[in-house]
Amino acid sequence: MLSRKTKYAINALLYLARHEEEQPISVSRIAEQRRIPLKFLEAILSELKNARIVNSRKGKHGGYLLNGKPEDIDLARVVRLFDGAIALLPCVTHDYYVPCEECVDEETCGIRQVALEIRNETVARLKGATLANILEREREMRE
Amino acid sequence: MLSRKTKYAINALLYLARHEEEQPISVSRIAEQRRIPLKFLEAILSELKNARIVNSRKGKHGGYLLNGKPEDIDLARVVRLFDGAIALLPCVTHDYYVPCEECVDEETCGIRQVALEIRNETVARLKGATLANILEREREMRE
DNA sequence: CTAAATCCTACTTAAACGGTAGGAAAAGTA
DNA sequence: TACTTTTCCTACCGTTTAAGTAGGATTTAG
Repeated sequence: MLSRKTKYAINALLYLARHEEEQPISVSRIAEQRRIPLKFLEAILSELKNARIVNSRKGKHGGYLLNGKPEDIDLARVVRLFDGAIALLPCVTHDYYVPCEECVDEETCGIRQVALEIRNETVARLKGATLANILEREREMRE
Repeated sequence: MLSRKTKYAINALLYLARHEEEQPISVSRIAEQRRIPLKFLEAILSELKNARIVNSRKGKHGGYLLNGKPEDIDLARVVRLFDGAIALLPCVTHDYYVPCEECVDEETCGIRQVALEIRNETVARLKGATLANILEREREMRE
């Protein structure tokens, strides 16, 4: 399951994408519109900024902006940022190899292969799910 | 990520499947062989029994037995038992529909569709991963 | 009767989740 | 300069979950 934090982050990013021309948009506006606790959303956007997924502008009329086009920001990045690795097992993660501590004989571990296949498919789909792609789907659904 | 509990459960079940003809097998034997804390494994096997994935025999020479053939026990059941729903969002789970609390307009929620596709693929692969299937893969790998 | 096993209830300890509180710093505006 | 609106930063907090542990009751074979 995705954490609330991740879901809030995705919703905030979608809001920015939906109102691209009105950027920068303040945290309080997003918090109100999407019913996200203000202070929590502040922390979330701060993390998104550190990860260079959004930019910010301080002071009056400040707020947040997408760092890049909606078609270049995908859910795999967001999920990894907040929930960590996508894989079911640490030994099949993307970035860096970490063995399963409880694995007795990794050489011939049958569940590793299944986990790897699932990871590959999941990541591919999450990468395909860019902000632009999601908005497109929503537009199609409205008919 | 799968919890340790789930991984221990899978490993215990695979052990039973690998030594089918020696059943029933005691918790202490599995715990030793697979390096799982004894008391913890006791609790795990008890849950597996409640879920009718294994059977047990009490008293001396007692122990646990698979309830069914290795080709009929798949990882989807085990993962669901210990880690709960497989889906990324509560609103696309298998058994019973639960809305995302933070969802503002579910009707046209673009990430729901992605989550649903991922769930379907993941569940299909986990169902394909039966104990027999995993042992078969391991046998192939050993060459 | 005893040893070996499952079964059952309760407890613990640490980390993660989902926030909240309070204010400092920056920037535009009067 | 002063004020307001914003981001930014540090710290804290309550609840739940993960990963076990402890101790003993019950069952069964020999």
